[in-house]
Amino acid sequence: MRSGTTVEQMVRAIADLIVTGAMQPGDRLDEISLANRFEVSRTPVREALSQLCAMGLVDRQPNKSAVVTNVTQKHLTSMFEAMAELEGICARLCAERMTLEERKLLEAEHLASARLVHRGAEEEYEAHNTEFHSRLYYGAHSDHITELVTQTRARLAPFRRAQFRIAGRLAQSFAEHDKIVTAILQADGAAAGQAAYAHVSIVREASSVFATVPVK
Amino acid sequence: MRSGTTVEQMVRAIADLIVTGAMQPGDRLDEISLANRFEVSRTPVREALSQLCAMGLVDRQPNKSAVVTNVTQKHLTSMFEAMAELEGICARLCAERMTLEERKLLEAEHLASARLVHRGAEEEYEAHNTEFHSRLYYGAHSDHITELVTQTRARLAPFRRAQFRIAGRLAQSFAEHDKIVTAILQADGAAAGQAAYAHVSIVREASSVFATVPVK
DNA sequence: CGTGGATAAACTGTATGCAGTTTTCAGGAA
DNA sequence: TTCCTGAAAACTGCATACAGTTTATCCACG
Repeated sequence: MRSGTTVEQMVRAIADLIVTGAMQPGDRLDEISLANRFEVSRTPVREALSQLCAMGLVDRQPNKSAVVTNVTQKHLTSMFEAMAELEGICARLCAERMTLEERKLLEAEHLASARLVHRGAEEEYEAHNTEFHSRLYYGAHSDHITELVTQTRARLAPFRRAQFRIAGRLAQSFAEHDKIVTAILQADGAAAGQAAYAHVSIVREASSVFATVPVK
Repeated sequence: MRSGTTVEQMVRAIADLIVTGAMQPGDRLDEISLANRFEVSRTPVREALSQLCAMGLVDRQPNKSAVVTNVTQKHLTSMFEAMAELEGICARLCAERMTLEERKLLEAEHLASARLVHRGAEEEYEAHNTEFHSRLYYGAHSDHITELVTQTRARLAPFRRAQFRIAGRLAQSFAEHDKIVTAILQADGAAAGQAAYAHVSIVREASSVFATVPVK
């Protein structure tokens, strides 16, 4: 009996169905169909739906089927807005609180990605980008804020794919990161916060093409 | 069969056990005992535990009992920190975005609570206080930020009880609200944000006595 | 042709049972 | 005594079964 991971796998699989658009907002997720599809009983399906509900990907009401959450353009905008604010806070706190070692690692991570920009290595840069932002979240030394920003990032993930495909975005992203790093190394919280806020706001614009068309 | 509410009731009941201290951090919540206690089967108990996990009140690991989350002083501080930042953001956005009607309602709500301060009506003031803050959250017109701040507030609820029992806190709270309202009505986002940030920071200090002693 | 209502099908919420894992505890060796 | 070992007890994860609710269908009626 493969325990523990079964539900987790299903959560990922269903989440993928939703974020790739295979399931549209408003679509019903009935437990029996999903159970057949994944060849398990309804019990773990229900568990997975609970988690997806907590993640905000599906809505549930008593005695009704779970449905794919309809993320409106308005809500999407609001999530990017929150993201910009939260990253701004993290960067500011990083400037104030990061240990010397954390600062060095952040700078190293940042400089390492410079090569990737020249080579136009989108995939690899994406990985470094994720790592860079994670360092910002943890460098703030505030567990709950880290939690909020991580959670928001996860919910935005489906809408920020492919952002680096946009011409010149790689170099621009690096330049923006540079501003953030410089400010943090100078312990200039206000500047770091503003730079991070601006950075995310730009990603928002670059991602706005992925806006969900309101369904029904 | 009373459906839908059964699990919800259990979630509230168990949450109460945790926040009142009847269950200590680290205590195991085994499904069978809870099932007997609430006279239901394990299935709804598991559902309730999932939700409590999503709320951050309990921790779960595969094949192990759920345990009451150990909220350390560090994490508690971090939650208040996040709350101050988030309320600051809300107040700033309120100053920028509230409709004329929302501004009037906020002011009316605030003025109505003035009487309660004189009478020292702690209970009633508490209700008005909650309403006041809710108006700030919704007045920001940013669904996701509203969601984050509401969620954080819920998790802090157990630790901010009785804050108004502290002598003079009622009048001080009102004065702080006054600063926030004045700034919002003047559409001064920066001042509103700072006032709200300071307001929450003070509550944090007033509540620090409720710090959880790390348990094992 | 459209509408309302009753009946049937489909589906959700909960209970129970079994398989596998973790925890506990007793007994023996160092 | 303390530490390991192993078997039993306790518990979790999942499957299945049943009761109750919602949704879909169909037929009568306007």
